[in-house]
Amino acid sequence: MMMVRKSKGLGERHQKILDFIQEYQRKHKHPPSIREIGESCGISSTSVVNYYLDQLEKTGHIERDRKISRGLRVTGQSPIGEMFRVPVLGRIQAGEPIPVPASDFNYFDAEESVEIASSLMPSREKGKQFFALEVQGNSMIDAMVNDGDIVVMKPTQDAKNGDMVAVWLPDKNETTLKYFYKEKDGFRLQPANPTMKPIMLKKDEPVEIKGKVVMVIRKVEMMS
Amino acid sequence: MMMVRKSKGLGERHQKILDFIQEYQRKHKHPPSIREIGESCGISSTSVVNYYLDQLEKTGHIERDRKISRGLRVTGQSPIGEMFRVPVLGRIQAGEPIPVPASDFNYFDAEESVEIASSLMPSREKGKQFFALEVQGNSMIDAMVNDGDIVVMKPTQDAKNGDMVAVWLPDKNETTLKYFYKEKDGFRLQPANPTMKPIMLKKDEPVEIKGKVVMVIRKVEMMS
DNA sequence: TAATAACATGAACAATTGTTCTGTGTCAAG
DNA sequence: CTTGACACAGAACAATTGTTCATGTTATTA
Repeated sequence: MMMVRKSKGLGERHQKILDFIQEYQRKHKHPPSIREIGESCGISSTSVVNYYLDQLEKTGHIERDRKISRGLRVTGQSPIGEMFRVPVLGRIQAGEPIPVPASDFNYFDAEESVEIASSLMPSREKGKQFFALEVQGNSMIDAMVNDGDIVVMKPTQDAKNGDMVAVWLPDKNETTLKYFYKEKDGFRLQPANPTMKPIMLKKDEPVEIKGKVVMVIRKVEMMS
Repeated sequence: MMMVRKSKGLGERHQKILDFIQEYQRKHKHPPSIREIGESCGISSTSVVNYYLDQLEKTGHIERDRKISRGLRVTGQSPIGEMFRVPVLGRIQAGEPIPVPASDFNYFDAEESVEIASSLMPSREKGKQFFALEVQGNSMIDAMVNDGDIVVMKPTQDAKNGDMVAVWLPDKNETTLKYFYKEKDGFRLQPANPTMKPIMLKKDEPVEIKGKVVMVIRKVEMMS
């Protein structure tokens, strides 16, 4: 029997082995053994599998812990980081107060939750400190936030200049998302949409900051 | 030597073993062996580790693939779903064509990538079929997409009514994100922002659909 | 107090699994 | 044609690793 030799890149067998390792890991939650790889890829000899594994390691496609049973993993593909669960506490809409987590808050209060990749989060903080709200209606449109969007927030009472915050305006009886700036005579609440004008507030006008916006996620439903 | 016996729940050793397995798995990407567990938890005998492992399995804290080296995993901890990597192919901005994946596309073309939780994706399709673009400038503001946002797209040439698509308008020499609708005499490109007016196109006017928008992610930087 | 179950140890054993060595056939370059 | 790199097979070997057993200790309970 003879095999076609590829001059460059991964051969058919390299790819097959690579795919199998990933699939096996995904399914069994632990890496396959050399013999299992051989069996599934039609390789009768463990030495041949080891032969290919060596090449895949040299080319950087996998990593190996020699001498350790099933001590191999695919690199590049699975440096997939961690993710954490952020509870969706409720909806946010103009004219209604924002639901915020209580001190004795636990995850079971949440109607549902969204999973966020840690790599997307700007800070290293734990997921427990965040919560999310689903935006209802178009009232947040000046914050470039649409109906159905998920806003992930970090609960806090005070904000620094430039933070996007969720605020409750008791005077106007209104909830809104704005960029926060401290001015000499009060506060400026700047919409994210540059075509819209800011809200200026005097020092004595009441504002309740509920949290800083950390991320906005918009899922676009596809009808296909 | 004597040990304090807990009447209910996990004993100190159970917890220690459980923690170690998780930590080891996270660090090495593969489960530990019985002897490694024993060593780290101050247990000299493999049978004792096996003893505790049996209990942890009975109480549902771990799963075991007997007879398979390092065939154990903690349950409950990883009900967190999967995620996949979407390559960020480039930037999208008005006045420039959209970079789209070629047929021989591979991940290394991407400058970087973002990780998305599968649970956030509307379809079950594989991650390979998606790509992402970073929005530059405020030209997409009428699609409720801001400077710096990440748009995740599915490459396609045709769109159905209601899809949000990335289109290239050769006439105007412009790239834009709009909702797509087919009308009797041509196409209507509807901005997501309801305060803005749609673009009407005759049948003979050229449009190039580059892909459907699946998700928009906005990372808000926090200065704290 | 005796019995019993839970807790603990160490060693021997057997299965799993990675490593290595010898050998075969193909293909391309000298 | 010879040489050598490459792809592959098979088998023997050694290390890793899970299982079992025989035995001892501690706490609870009858």
